[in-house]
Amino acid sequence: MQKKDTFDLHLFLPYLLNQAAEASSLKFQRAYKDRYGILRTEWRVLFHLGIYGRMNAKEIGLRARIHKTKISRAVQKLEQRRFLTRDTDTTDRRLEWLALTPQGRAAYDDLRALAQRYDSELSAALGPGEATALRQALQKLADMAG
Amino acid sequence: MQKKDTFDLHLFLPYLLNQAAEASSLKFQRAYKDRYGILRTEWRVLFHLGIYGRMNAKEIGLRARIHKTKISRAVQKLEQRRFLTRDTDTTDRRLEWLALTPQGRAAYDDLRALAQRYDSELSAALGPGEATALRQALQKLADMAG
DNA sequence: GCGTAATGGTTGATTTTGTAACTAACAACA
DNA sequence: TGTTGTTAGTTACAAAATCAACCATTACGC
Repeated sequence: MQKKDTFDLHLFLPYLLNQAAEASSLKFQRAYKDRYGILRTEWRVLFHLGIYGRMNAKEIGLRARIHKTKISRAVQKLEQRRFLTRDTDTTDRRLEWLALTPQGRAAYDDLRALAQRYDSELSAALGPGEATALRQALQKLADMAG
Repeated sequence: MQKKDTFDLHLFLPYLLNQAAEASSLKFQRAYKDRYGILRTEWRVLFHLGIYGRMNAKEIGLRARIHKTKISRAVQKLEQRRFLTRDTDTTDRRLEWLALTPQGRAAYDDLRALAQRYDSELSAALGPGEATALRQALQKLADMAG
């Protein structure tokens, strides 16, 4: 090391957020990958359908801030795995309603339970007040327009 | 929407962290992309060299938790853009010392100033105490092994 | 109605990433 | 030495993300 500099990269919020996000996602990522062979976008779609019930691709994209091509491909894969069914809307044939199959719901239930356990672990590691404050701060950041 | 569920995806830390990380990175991402045509790994390497001075790929990878293949490719691109030079160690010819060129340092200085401004914006939006608490919590999470 | 724009969703070409295998150089120890 | 194991970094190939162009359908203006 030759030159020094005062900027601390590890305090730069976008960087720090990314590091924390990656570290905290690792375990869960391994779980959905190993158990069901799915990717990040795929578990997100799965969860949206599990939580909110029947939705279309557009709605999921808006809620989760995922681009429509990613959703389209995730839906294809989840359909191949028989985790969801598609159903064209009768009055507007552009719309496709997505819903979980029993298999899809089973996978969701399993992963949701895991997510809840894992989230509790993380909260416990932080301490109760700190975890709540963290969530609030993160919500604020997430809601900011780019 | 048909079925309801009690799990709140938007409170699940790994998900929330990702959303916050992406939202908060958007502006900065556009800047380094538009101004210098570089990618995430590339600005990270640039910053590590700008902050810590001469380093090798291994050290950068350890500090930033980036896989060596990603570093290798980022270094190639930064070298093509004349942002850094490589220098094989004389006593251990496996090692390559990386250092910024004046061009690379100029780019770093520019982006660092931007990062600082942007970080201040984010901190201000959160409030002073909250920003500090957030950084501490994120550090804790980032330091956890997967 | 009819032409044009907008919408939901898909596809294709290109870029980027991930995984594993690889080279070259050094280390350890018989 | 010489064999074996490590280490720093690269490369090759497959998987995935990105971006633009693209259907089919519906909405809007006239």
